[in-house]
Amino acid sequence: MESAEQVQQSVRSGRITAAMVAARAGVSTATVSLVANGKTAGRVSEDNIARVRDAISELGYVVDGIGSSLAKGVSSIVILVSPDISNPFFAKVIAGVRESLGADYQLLLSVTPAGEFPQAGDVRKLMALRPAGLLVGAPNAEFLDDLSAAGPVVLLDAPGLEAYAPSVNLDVAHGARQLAAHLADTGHRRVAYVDSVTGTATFAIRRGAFLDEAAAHGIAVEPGHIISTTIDVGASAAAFAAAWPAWQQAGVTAVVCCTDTHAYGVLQEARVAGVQIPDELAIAGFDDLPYSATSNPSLTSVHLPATSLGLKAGGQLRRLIEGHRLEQPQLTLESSLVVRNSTSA
Amino acid sequence: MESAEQVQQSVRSGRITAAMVAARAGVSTATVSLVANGKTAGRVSEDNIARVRDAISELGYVVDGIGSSLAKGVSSIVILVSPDISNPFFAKVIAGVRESLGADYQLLLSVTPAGEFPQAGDVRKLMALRPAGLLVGAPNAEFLDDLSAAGPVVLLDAPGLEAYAPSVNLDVAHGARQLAAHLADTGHRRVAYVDSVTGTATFAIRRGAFLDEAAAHGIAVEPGHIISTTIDVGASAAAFAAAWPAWQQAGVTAVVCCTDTHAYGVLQEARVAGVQIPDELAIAGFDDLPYSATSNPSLTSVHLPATSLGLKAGGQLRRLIEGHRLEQPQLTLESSLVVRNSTSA
DNA sequence: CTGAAAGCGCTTACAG
DNA sequence: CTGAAAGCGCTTACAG
Repeated sequence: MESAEQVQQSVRSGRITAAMVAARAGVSTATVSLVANGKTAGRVSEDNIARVRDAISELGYVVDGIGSSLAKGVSSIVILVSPDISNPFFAKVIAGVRESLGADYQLLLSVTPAGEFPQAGDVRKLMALRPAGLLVGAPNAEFLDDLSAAGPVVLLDAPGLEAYAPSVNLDVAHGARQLAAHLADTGHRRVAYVDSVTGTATFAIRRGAFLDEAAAHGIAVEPGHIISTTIDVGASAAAFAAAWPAWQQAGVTAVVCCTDTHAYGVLQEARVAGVQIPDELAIAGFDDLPYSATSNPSLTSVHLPATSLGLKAGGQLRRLIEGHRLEQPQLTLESSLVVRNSTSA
Repeated sequence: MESAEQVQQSVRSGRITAAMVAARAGVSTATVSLVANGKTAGRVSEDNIARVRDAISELGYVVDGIGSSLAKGVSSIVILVSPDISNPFFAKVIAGVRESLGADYQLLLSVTPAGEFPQAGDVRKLMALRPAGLLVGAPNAEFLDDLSAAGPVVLLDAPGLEAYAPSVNLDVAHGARQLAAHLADTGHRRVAYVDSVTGTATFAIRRGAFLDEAAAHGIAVEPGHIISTTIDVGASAAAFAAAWPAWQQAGVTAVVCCTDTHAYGVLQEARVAGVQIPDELAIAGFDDLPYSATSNPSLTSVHLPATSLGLKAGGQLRRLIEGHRLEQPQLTLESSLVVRNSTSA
């Protein structure tokens, strides 16, 4: 039982506390806690369970997250950190994460300016929330070195970084190679590449796999024909506009972009410049965003399973948080090329 | 000073606590708290301030968010609730919110299945995190009635709901009227409308303003020519495919969609069906997403200032959280029509 | 099966 | 200007 004054005080604050539930049910707060957390097995009588349940629903009691977190040493918050969180690709990833995490965990997104990772100080502030777990999207080694997070971590789309933590990867190399082969088949011999400034592993692999396979097919991608911009339609459009005259002169007939968002910018600017697509210039991207089917022309893209990525990563993290071992700490999801009109009329 | 055992225990957990800082600086935890929170004015000697600062940086101390929140009664988390959070429109809103909130507050997104508001139970769980404030996007009255949140709240894009809380609105009606006038000018007399299933106020206003102005211009929008889907390219495409034969027979020559995302679906399906755009069918949307300039054909849309919406809303909330009064509790941002090829060849 | 008590890490009157 | 102490709301050994 709690003291009458204590209960009275909580009443005034408007917040329903465990003490109020305890007073109403005629038990201790310890019992309330046990019932509210479903830890009654062999520890609380049926009678008291019913009593407490009734009091909880009558009062509309919800366990206070802050008090609970402090006592447990960890909160129910899962933090998702990614340099690319406002890309529409991530909307689906987030939906997948949310679904697999269920109602017991809250999703906190670390939002940074496009393409940037949070600074060390930001991360520490996030850690001060004592997250139940951490999801890190498309990281680079440097960021992971700085991270030093205690507790469960799962990486998303982090090829080559499996040593740091369990991860769910996308086989972007496969799609990249398909794309190189497709361009070779359609007669391209000089190709430009628009990369991201992020410098994360997934982009390095996309580029590396594409360049390797391109070379194997006799396609030339000169160093001067590789540029980088943030993941932003406008930035990409501007960069392409600046580069195109030289590329055109050098005989470039195709541009591969590391994301569809980049590709939309190139598409936009190429159309403004009156470039014929795909006859004069073929364009392709990665991600296969929902808009790539309706762009003008529709965009050839390496399809990546975003929802599935979120679902799997959330599921793995949840297992980790709940103390299970992962049967498969490394998962890889398939990618594949979707050919549309921007490379093949 | 803290007891040696206490400090020793914290050392073992790996977490740097105020007690450890206090021990190192030779002061009490109260002084550490004052310094860490910048509340030293007239309360801590210069000498001790320097001592504590040194200890903080030497140890890498970060105030524990959970402990701090419990003591203060409120956390540094700002929750953003919106039925439409994975729409690319919201990516910019989120970026704006993040920027105006600054580094002192963490943004927690309540992610629900497309177009749905969180259930009452979900909201209560979020409230148990004791948020510093709440941002509610595109709400309906029912949700706000249920909400009963204590503490600062700012509504985004909530026309007609100004009575509930300070809000930042978009003058969607203005753009909607411009769109109706534009369609009338280009000769359309029978128009269909694709609405959202969400039933939120902003969509009701978009539709209402459009229908009113359309009627004033002699445009007929029959009740049977108004359909609703979730904010999803595929759902919208399917709904349009089902509706189009009847619309075509009835002489419909234009479709207005309540979001660009809906419009992309209509565009996609219309092209598959071989419908000539805009000659046979004009299509327009709301939001002016970045992809609307590159779609095929490019999409006429009512431009809404997403980044600015987030910036203003975050700014208002921050002022509220910090105890200031709002000089202008109601803000309205402009919208305007951007005409592109989907309505005008 | 049950409750009193300690403790999670911090902040804030309070007394000095 | 400073520190001891109470308190935020909960959970968890512990003793019974």
